[in-house]
Amino acid sequence: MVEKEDLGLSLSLSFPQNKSKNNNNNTHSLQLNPLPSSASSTSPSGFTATFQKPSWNEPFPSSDPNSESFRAETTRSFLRGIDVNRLPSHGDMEEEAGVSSPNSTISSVSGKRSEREATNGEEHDLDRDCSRGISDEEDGDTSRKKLRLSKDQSTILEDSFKEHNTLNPKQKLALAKQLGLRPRQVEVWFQNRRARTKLKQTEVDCEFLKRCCENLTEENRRLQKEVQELRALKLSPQFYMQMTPPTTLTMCPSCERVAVPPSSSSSAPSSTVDPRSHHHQMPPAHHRPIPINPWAPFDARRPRS
DNA sequence: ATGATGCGCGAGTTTACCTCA
DNA sequence: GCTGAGGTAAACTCGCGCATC
Repeated sequence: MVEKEDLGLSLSLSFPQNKSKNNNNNTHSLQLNPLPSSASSTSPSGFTATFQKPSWNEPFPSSDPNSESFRAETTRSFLRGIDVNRLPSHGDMEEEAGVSSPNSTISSVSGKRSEREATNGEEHDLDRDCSRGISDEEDGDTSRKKLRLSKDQSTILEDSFKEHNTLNPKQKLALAKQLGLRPRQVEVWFQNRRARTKLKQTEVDCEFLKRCCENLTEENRRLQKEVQELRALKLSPQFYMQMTPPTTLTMCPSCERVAVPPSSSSSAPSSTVDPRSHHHQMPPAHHRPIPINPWAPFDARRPRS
C-alpha cells in the first residue's frame, strides 16, 4: 500500500462546490499549510494555505509502475486484455451514442431514477441481473465481472482528470472510444475519482484542523501560564521589584497591559501590546477585544491596523 | 409562474478482486 | 496450498439540483 504522502496531495478547500453542469474547470486548487507561521491562511470556510505535500492529483497507486499492485495489474491486463467487460466490438460505440442510456449497455442499466422507478418487481430483478453483467453474451455467469483498468487506461484517465475533473458528453464519448470502454464506465471512473479526491482532501483538511487545534491548545496553555505569572506578580510587588520580568513579557507602565518584545512577538501576538509605541499608534482601540480567527495562523490573526 | 422530465453529480453502498499474514 | 481479514476500486443505488420544455 502506498503511504498518503506518496500520493502527492495538492488539494482544495473551496466550499461549497459549484455544481453547475459541465463545470470542467472547478479544480479548487488550494494548498494547505498547517504551519502556524504561514500568513496565507484564512477561515476553513474558504481558507487558503500551503501544505507541504507534492501534487496529489497524480495517477493512483495502481498506476505506479513500481507498485506490486501495478505489476499484478499489468500481468492481468496482459493475460486478459484491457477490455474484460467490453461489449462485442461491433457497434458498441454507436450503441452508446445516447450517452448513458440505461438500456444501451450491460452496466448502464442502473441509469436514472425515473427509469429505476419505472422498474419494479421482476423488472427490477432483471435490471439488477443486467447490471451484474448478465447478458446474452454471458450465459450462466451469475457474478458480475469487475473490470480492472490497464496501466494505459488508468494513465489516460488520470491525464484527462488532470485537465478537467468532469466530462461533458462529447468528452466522455471520445474518451470511451479512445480507451475501448463504455461511456458509462468512463463516467463511473470519473465519479469515483472525484470521490477519492474529495476523500483525500478531507483527510488533509482534517490534519490541518488538527494541527490548528493543537497550536491553539498550546497557545492557550501558554497564555494561561502567563496570566498566572502576572497575577502572582501583581499580588507580590516586592517580589516583582526584585525578580527579572518574564522572558517574553513586559508590562506597559500606563495601562498595565502585557507587552511582548518584538523578537518574540511572532509566538504570542494576539495578546500583546508594544509599550513603546502603542499609545501613539494604537489609540484607545487597543483596549477593545481583538477579534481572532482561530483558524488562521497566529501571526495572521493580528488585526490589520 | 409552475410542474414534469431528463440529466449529471455527490454520497453511500455493494461487490469482485487482490494482498498478506 | 488454503483461508480469512482487510484494502481497493468498479459498479450500483438513491436523492438532489439544475436546465429545459
